[in-house]
Amino acid sequence: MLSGSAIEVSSPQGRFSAGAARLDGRICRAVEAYGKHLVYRFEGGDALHVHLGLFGRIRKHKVPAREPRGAVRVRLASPSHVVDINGPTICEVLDDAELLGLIDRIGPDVLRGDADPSRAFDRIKASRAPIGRLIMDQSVMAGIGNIYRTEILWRQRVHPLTPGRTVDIDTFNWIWRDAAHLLAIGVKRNAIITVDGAAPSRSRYRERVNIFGKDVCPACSGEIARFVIDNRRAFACPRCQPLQDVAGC
DNA sequence: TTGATTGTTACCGG
DNA sequence: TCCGGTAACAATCA
Repeated sequence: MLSGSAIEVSSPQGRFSAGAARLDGRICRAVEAYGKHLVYRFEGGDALHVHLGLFGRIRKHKVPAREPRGAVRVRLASPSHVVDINGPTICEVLDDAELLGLIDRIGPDVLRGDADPSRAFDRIKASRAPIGRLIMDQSVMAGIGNIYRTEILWRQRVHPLTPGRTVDIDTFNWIWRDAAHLLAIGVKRNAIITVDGAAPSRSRYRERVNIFGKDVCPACSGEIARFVIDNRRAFACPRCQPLQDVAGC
């Protein structure tokens, strides 16, 4: 719905506004996602690159639009609606060369049909870093966040601390396929749902998950182990996801 | 009012 | 080079 929108700058003091002014009044021709990065392509070149981070929000309003609330960095305006982008981690204008650089450093996106999973597997196979770190590294493969990391590895019975180099191709393929499956559900339902057959919760903040934030494994009733990877909470069931002895690898 | 948090990046040191 | 740790930033809710 944003395609064909003109853009206007709405918060002149905002720290991103100087760059966004370059797009003022121009027509947005396409919106694309590369992993968690949003790219709004504009007529005549240039793109608005947005990453919402932990807290960013995109809100749509009918015209006449209200005054921007909070840290609105950019407002996209069409004749019938406006879209405010609040609190993004990244909000910048890229020229065509910079956009190519961005796309190049983002790993294959599990939701994109043109993604090449072998690029991700090559990185994983070459690394001693834990698989829980690697699948959330957006330069290795793009799209997985902290909750999906925990949930996908639990579903595939892979311990998050398993070194990447010890993950075989079959296991990787199952991880990739499950990620694509779960993220597609997330897009469709607009909620993180990793329990097969679960419905979106009425409450926005209660995800339908198996072990993330939980104490007991739904499969074996064992206690869920809690630890930290990359300063982010991580969870695993020691019984369902045994950490293989990899000494000598 | 405070703290935690679905994320990324830059920087530093081993 | 690779890896692990820290800090800064931001909005929202319990």
